[in-house]
Amino acid sequence: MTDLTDRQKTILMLIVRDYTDTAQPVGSKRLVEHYSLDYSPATVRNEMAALTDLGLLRQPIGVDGVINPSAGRVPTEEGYRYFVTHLMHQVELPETVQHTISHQFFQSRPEVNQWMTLAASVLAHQSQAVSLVTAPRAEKARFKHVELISTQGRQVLMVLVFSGGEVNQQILTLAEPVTQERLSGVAARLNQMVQGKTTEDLTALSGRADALEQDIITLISGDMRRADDRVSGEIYLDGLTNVLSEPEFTDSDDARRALRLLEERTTLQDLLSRTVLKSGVGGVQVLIGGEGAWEELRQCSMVLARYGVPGMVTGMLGVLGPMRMSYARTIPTVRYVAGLLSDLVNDTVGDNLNE
Amino acid sequence: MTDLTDRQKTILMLIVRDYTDTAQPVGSKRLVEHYSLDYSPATVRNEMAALTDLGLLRQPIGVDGVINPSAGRVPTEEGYRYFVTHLMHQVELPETVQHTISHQFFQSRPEVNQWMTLAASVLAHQSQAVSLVTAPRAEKARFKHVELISTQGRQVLMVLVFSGGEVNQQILTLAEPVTQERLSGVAARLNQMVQGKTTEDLTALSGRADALEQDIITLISGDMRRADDRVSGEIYLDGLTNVLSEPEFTDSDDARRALRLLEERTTLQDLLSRTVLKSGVGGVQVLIGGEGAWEELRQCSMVLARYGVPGMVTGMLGVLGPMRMSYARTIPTVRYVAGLLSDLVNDTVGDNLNE
DNA sequence: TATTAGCACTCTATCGAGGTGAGTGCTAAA
DNA sequence: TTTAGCACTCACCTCGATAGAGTGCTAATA
Repeated sequence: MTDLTDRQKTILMLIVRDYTDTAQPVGSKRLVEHYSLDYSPATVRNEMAALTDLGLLRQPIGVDGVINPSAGRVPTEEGYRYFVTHLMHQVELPETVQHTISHQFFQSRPEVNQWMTLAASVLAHQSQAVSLVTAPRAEKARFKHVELISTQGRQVLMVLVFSGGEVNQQILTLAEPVTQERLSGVAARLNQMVQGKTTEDLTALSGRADALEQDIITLISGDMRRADDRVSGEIYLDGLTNVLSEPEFTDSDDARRALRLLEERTTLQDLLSRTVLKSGVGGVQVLIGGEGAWEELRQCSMVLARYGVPGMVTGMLGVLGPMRMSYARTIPTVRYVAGLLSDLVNDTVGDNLNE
Repeated sequence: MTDLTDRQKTILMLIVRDYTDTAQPVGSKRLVEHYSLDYSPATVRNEMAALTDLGLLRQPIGVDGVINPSAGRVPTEEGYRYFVTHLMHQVELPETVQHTISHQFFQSRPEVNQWMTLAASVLAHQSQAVSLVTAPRAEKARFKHVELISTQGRQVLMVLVFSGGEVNQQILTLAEPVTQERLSGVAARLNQMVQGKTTEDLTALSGRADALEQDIITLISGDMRRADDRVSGEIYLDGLTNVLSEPEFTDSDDARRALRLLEERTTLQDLLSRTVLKSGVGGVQVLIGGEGAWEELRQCSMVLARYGVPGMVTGMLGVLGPMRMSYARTIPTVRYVAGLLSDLVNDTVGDNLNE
C-alpha cells in the first residue's frame, strides 16, 4: 500500500493541497502550471491514472449522479487517509500561535465553562470549521457534596457536586414542609455518609437513614446513574458559521442533515462516545468521511482527541469539517489544545481522585 | 392609518398569507384564482397600487438591486405590522397542542435546564424557526449559598448559588493549603453572614472577617457584580436547521451574518436586553425587520416575551425567523410557553424572594 | 524504458437569441 | 365603481454554438 513512487506521492500531496484550497477538482494541466512541475501534463495524467487505480483518487460525480470524466480528480477517503498517515509532515503548532492560545487560557477566569467556551472558540477559529468540546467528567461518577436549599414550602433546590467538578441542580418537592435547619442537618449527614461513593456503593447504603434521608439518597443515586450513563459532559460548539460558507455546505441537503445532527446533543454524544472512547488520551484521531458509521457525515471529517487524566476524569475535543479540510493545520491545533486542557484539568480537579 | 376598506384588508391579509406560505411575490391574477375572489384581477391591481402607495406593499428588488415590476408584490415591514396589529385574529393555541406541550413539561425532570431545553425545542418545533430561551434569573442577584470544596493542595472548587437558582462554579487557588474542615467552617460562617445580601450589602461587610474569609468575600462580590451586569442567564437555542431551509437563508450572505450573531452569545444578550427589558411580563412583543436596530436582522422578525415574576426573577423567550414567518401560529405559542414557564418559576424559586 | 507530444473525445460553463408566462399600469368601456 | 383590454417589462426556460478543461490512447522521442 505504501508502494508509491516519490513522484506519485508528490502528485497526491499537491492534489490534496490544491483541492483543500480551491474545492475544485484538479486536473493535470492545472497542477503542472500552478506548481511549476518539471514534468509534463501527460506524465501527470499517467500517474493520476495509476493513483486512481489504487483507489486514492477518483473522478468527481456530478449532481445528476453521473461521473464527470472531464473535470479533474478528487482525493478519495483512502487518498486523504494516505495523505494524513504518510505524506503530512507532523509539524508542531508555531510557537507564536501556541503563545497566543495559552495566553488566552491563562487570562481567562478559572471556571470550567470558560475554558470550554474558549477551547471551542480557539479550535473553531484556527481550523475554520465546527469545533466540539465536551466538559471534563469522571469516568465513574463519585459523589462529593450535596447542598439542600429550602426555597418555599415543600420546594427544595438540591445541588449535587460530583467528582471532576460536575454540578447538578434539581428542584424537588417534598411530601411536607421542612425547615432549612433540618435540611442543612440532612445535607451534613449525607455528606459524611456518601462522600466519594460510586453508584454501586450507594445502593448498599439503606437502613442507616431516616425516611427523608432515604428519599434523597434515592434521588442522588438516580442522578448518579444518569450521570454514569451519559458518556460525556455538556457539549460546547462553535464555528457553525465557518462551515456554512464552505461550498459543499451551501444549499446541499447533506449540510442540513449534518447540522441537525449537531443540534441534537444526544445523538452527538452517542457519536462521540462511539469513537473517542476507543482512543486514549494524547493521540489525535482522524475520522475521514464518517468512516462508514454516519451517513450524515459522509462528506465530513473529524479530528478528535481526548484530554484529561486517563481513567479518571476526561473530556473530548475536536473539529468537524469538510473532508477537504486542512489536516496539516487542524491536527496540531487539536493536539495542542488537548494538551493545554489536560494540564488545566490535571492541575485542578484531577489529583484528588486518587485518594 | 387604519383607513383601509374591507376589501383592502382582505387583499393585504391574503397577500401576507400567500407570501408566508410560498415565499414568492404574489400577483393580482394568482390572488384571484387561488383564493377565488369575486372581483377581477384589475380591481385587485388597483387596490394593490393603493396599498403600495400607503407603504404596506412593495415590489420586490432583485439580487441586482433593481426593482422588478413584473414579479408581484410583497408586504413591507409596515404591511406585516398592520397585519399583526389589525388583521390577525388573536387565537388561543388549540387545546390539544396546549395539552401536548404542558404534558411534556410535567413529564420532564424538575431541573431548570431541562425546562429551558424543552421550551426551546417546543418553540422551534411549533414555529419552524430559531428559538431563543434565557434561563430565569433574579433582576438583582442575591447571594444564597457558598460551598467550598478542597480538591488538591491550594486548589479549591467554589460553588455559588444565587437566588433564582443560578449556580456559579469557579476554581480558585489559595496562597497556602487549607484543610476541608477549615473550608467548611468558612463556608458555614459566610452562609450566615451574607445570606440574602445584594452586591451593595456585600461591600459594606469588611472588617468582620479574617483574611481568608475576606478574600473569598471579594471573589463572591466580583462574581455577583458580573452576574448583575449580565442581563440574562444562559441562552438556549434550538431550531437553527429549520431556518436554514428557508429560501431567504440559503446562500445569502445575510443569513450567515445573522447566524454569526446567534453564535456570539454576548451580542445576543445585548440584543435581547435592549428589547425585552422594555416590555413587561405577559405581553408578547413582535419586532419586524430588526426594527431599525440590527442591520444583520433586516430580513428577520422576532416574537419575544418575558416570563417569570416581574421585578424578581425573570427570563425571556422568543422566536427568530424570516419576516414572513407565520405570526398567527408563532405568537400564541410564544405566549403559551411563556405562561407555562412563568407558572413553573412561580411555583419553585419565585416566592422566597419576597422575604 | 520512461517520458512527452499530439489527437480525438467528453463534459461543463457561458453566451445570445427567442419564446413563454406572469405581472403591471393605464385607458376606456360597462 | 368595476372591469376588459392592451402595451410593456422582466424573469425564466430552452436551444444551439462556442470555448475551455480534462481524459485516455498512441506514437514519437530522449
